[in-house]
Amino acid sequence: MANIQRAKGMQDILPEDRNYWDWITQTAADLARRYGFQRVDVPIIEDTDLFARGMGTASDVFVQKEMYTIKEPDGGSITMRPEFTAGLVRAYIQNGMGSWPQPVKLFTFGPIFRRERPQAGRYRQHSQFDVEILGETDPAADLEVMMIAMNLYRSLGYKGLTFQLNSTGCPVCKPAYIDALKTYLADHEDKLAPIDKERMSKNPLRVLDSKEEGMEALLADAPHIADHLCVDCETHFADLRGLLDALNQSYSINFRLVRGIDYYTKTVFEVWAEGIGAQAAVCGGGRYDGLAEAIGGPSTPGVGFGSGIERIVLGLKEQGLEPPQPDAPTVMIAHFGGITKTAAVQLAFQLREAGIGTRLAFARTRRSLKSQMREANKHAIRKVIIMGESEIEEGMAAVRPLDGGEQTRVPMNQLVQYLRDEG
RNA sequence: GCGGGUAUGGUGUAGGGGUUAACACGCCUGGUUGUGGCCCAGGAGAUCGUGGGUUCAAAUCCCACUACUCGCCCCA
Repeated sequence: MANIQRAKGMQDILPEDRNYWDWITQTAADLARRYGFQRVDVPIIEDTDLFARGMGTASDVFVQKEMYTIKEPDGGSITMRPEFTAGLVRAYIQNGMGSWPQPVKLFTFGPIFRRERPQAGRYRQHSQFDVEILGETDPAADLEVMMIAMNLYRSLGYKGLTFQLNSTGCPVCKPAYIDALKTYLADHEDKLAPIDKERMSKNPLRVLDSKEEGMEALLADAPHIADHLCVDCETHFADLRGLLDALNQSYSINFRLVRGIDYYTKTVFEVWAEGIGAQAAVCGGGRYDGLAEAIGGPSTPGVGFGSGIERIVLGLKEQGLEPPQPDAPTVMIAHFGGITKTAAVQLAFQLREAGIGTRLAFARTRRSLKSQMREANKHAIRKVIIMGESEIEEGMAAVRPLDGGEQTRVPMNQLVQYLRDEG
């Protein structure tokens, strides 16, 4: 048994961590609903085509190396979702949400799968909170999505939060910008690290977030997308900034923030927090007005973000933030086997029926009261109800408080009321 | 795909060639008949990641592999 273990990049969520998850998902769902978003769920598996389409030249790499794809006997190919957006847009199209009142505002949670080398906060299976607004081009929609993200981390108590904001242009203006960038980089090719030379030819925008030494200075003088936006993109970006200003929400324009995939348009943002290993981002999002068409549907604008739960947990721990503790029984029933056990079992279910969280001592044979008391102590029980022969005869329950105070006897028919009063 | 680090009971560690692998926490039992925490006494639990090699003798030295982990690449 020593060598049976989790598959690579998979995590067990144990009770202690699960408390963080409940806290995060509860907070996120409340927040999203307050903004008028509705919960949906989409399948974990979709046809491979859905994820492959629209990724352009990059799709080969993703499909072959980064996704969990299953070939079916009938020749089909299905893939475990590596992200939420494509599936949600597919659901929008397939279920005719285009004829619902627009826009459609959705959120969801669930696992996603990426076949990559695990790192801190990056696992092969990880879970995301995901929010999308479909069918709306108003920059205010971008704003709502962004503010859900920011306010989620704020509500959880995160410190050191910053918005990183950029516009990535659109098919009208992005190509010309990429050309300008390429030209600039080619002029300074001697200063580029090998990795960046490769990026320059494969995916020039990626050079912008290079971590190589000296790039800071070199890129400062590089063409910035902000100076190459078309009128539509420029207006959108300016409007969004104006709305953020109107909310007194600070942000940093980060011209190095990019999306390499074609269907991404206009707004791109991340929220960064202190800590969390090599990656500062707790979420990433943006506008993808080209996606619906790329997967074969009617042109539909969209904006959204996804945030990895594991990474949020990591950040919370690093910042010393702790989740509220879930309710656990504060009453336990001890017994001595035989008829006392029967009575104890009956009482336990009676109390639970009455809404009082109750722990029942398990024992196949007579078990020492000491052992049961020790158990109670380990589970933060405040009152142990001792069901012994004499108590049963007299119709009383012995109530032993563990947090100080005298042991008392309470008539069985008043026990529920007594426990409610005493908390 | 590339690089660094680590691998000893459930957890965290010690031990750096010599017969029963140590300690802490956790777990279980008991400290008189039915009373927890503290304390005390017992107990269970490890073929020292795997395989090979050196040696009279390997947890310890050597080689390989694997796993975990951190980072790079990629990042939807």
